[in-house]
Amino acid sequence: MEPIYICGPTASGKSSLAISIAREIGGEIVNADAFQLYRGLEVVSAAPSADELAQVPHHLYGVLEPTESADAQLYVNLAKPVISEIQSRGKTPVVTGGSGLYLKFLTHGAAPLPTGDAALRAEMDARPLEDLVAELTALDPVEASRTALQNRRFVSRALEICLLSGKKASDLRDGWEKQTAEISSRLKGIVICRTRPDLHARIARRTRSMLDGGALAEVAALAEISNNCEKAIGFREVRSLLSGEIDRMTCEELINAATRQYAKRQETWFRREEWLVPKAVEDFSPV
RNA sequence: GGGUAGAUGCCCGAGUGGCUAAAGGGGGCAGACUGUAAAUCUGCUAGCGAAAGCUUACGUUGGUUCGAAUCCAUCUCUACCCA
Repeated sequence: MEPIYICGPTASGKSSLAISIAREIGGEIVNADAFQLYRGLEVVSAAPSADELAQVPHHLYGVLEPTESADAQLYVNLAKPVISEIQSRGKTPVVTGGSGLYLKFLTHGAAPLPTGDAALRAEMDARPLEDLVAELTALDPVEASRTALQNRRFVSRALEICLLSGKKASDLRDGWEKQTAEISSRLKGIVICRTRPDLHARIARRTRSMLDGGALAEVAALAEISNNCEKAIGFREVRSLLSGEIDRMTCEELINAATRQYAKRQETWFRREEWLVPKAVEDFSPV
């Protein structure tokens, strides 16, 4: 059974759709959400509820400690065996999530690049951007010319590849994209589409229930553990709420705005995945 | 009732005679993105227009001026202070 991919922006109703599909076809759900991989982040990351988890087998939820760092390749390493295992039992993996890059790695593979190095990154973070740009330009002018040089992340990753591999990032990254069309033609998946007003209303509702439903306690518990989860939408905002910097209403508004912006980026990403079949939400029963 | 400060684009906010369709930020919209991705970055954001440009805009109404968001008067509203 080839996997089915259920994508869509945050709060679009992926989880419940995935559950109903999985029940229908005897499938099992595989997480494709970068933050739902983490244990202890269930509320903030809007992971499936205990009730939902009980309805159909779920995989790769809460499998990482908050202190562990992850990346797209690590995700693939986790997901591949799980998917094969499900298939070996004659079931269909229903891969569900909104992390576009992670999904892309899973479906289309990765270029042969070195894994990021925390120490090197810390070192680069301390240097001015112009510095990094200059070094990248010196080591690999081709890569520099096709990198958004205002984007510190992109510049330091390109430089990191050069430094860790001793080769040119441009050479290593070349050749990867050539077979995507062929791969895409074999993939089966949908992207959930909702109107903006609808999606925004759902986001607002979810933020409220998140804050009412244990987000404060969750963040309070995590605050001392690690910085790795700081990037999760809601984490920083709730922490500010806990410390009294902002009030509940402001917190809610900040989370809503950040979530809306994230959802917009997801829509942009999935729009480019031509193999995903857009499905207007009316095609499915609501949550 | 008296006094003071203020009213700027979707929101906050700068601007005290022409260089102002109006800084900056937020929000919104669009985009980029193969190992930090719920991250990071880019562009646009009064209306019409391909553009030149035209029109409408800085609480109200009127005035001064070649020219006003900027000066004067009036009124309305808001905040604070004194009664």
